[in-house]
Amino acid sequence: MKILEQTSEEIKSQILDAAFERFGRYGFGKTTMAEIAKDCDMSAGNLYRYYTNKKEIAADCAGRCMKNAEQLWREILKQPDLSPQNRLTAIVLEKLNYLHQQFSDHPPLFELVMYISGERQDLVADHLGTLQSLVAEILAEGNRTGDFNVPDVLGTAKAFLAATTKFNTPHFMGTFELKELENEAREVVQLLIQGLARR
Amino acid sequence: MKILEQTSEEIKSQILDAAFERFGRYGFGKTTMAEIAKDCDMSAGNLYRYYTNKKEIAADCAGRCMKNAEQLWREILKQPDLSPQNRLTAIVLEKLNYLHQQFSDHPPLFELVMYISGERQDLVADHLGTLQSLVAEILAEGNRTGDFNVPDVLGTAKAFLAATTKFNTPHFMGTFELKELENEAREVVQLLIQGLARR
DNA sequence: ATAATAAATATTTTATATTATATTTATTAT
DNA sequence: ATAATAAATATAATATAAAATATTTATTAT
Repeated sequence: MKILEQTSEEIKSQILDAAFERFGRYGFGKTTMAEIAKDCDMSAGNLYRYYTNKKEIAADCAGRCMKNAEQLWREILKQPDLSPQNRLTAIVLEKLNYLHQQFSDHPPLFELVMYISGERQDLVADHLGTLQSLVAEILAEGNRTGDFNVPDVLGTAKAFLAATTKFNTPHFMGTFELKELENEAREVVQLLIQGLARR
Repeated sequence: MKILEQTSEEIKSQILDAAFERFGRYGFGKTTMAEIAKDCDMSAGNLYRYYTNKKEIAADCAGRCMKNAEQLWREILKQPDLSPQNRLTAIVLEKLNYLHQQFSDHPPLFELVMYISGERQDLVADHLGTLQSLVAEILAEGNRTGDFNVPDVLGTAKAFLAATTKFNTPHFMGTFELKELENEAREVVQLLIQGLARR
């Protein structure tokens, strides 16, 4: 039995940690496989036993980011004593803050995101699908509590996401100030929530 | 008196026509000042009597596009017998169709837009300001007719624009199908309109 | 057999020279 | 004087060679 040895998954995770650190500090293009390998005390060639290529490492990094963002939303969904309205506001502001923070702390990540957005649209689509189902949960909750009256929960969740694109998409983080985006986000969600209100 | 001569403005307009045609067909980068000049039967150097440089020509092209889009909205504002709700829907769909058409007919224009978005953010900001005031007019009309109850017309107009960013921004035209965007746009505006309804 | 490395090869990036183009200036025509 | 051009120059794009890096393969160790 291997006790002190690392499992394959643990090694992959170690590689991802090292890669993410470098991608965030120096960018995807300026990070070499040799450097990632060195950080893990292995040879460059050995990386290929765990990842088929550099793009897959990048994809996994992006995937981790997206999973993080999804987890933040799940935490908000788990919070008790939060109205559906406040949950919707919270998830939008949370994601906006997460994104803006990420890119102001680690500007080179923008390159990674642009790259993966182009190369792996499937990952982005999956992520949006997950977000949609999380929004749908909040809408369904709102229907139960009587706060909302949403016949098509999934369709409306999709529309909600579309309407909050500006606060949910890396593209705009570089162009606008966080404070301005936060204010706009609050007003947009306010409008949408009024639209959801039972009358 | 000059009767058969062109005025300076007419010449600028001729230059813009030629440039726009080439930018749309071959892209900003692949279009040379010499080519634009030849289309106008003049020397390359002479272009500089009318535009300080190539960037200014591009900026004027982008400006013309934005003015076109604004004009489309004004036509919709002028239409009689259209509810404020339908006006809002119409402007969003009109802009979306205009953008998508533009870029599917002339893909190289995307390069121009990216260039100007980066180099002349002031132009984009002005355009958005104009759009905001046009939306505000519709909201104010809605207040008058009793269809809406919007205390802060300008602020809400801004929020409306933010919420329809996905259908108003060149960036997304390449990523999504027109039909899908149209459906999403309709649903988003529907949500927003319900939010605006008097209750 | 599994895991890793080091060496070999294929790709990509970078640096550099060359060319093309943007812009300015000098010159000519009206 | 104004308008235009052609020639001159500055800048940017392109092609090419060199170097660096990604990926594969052969080899070694466990």
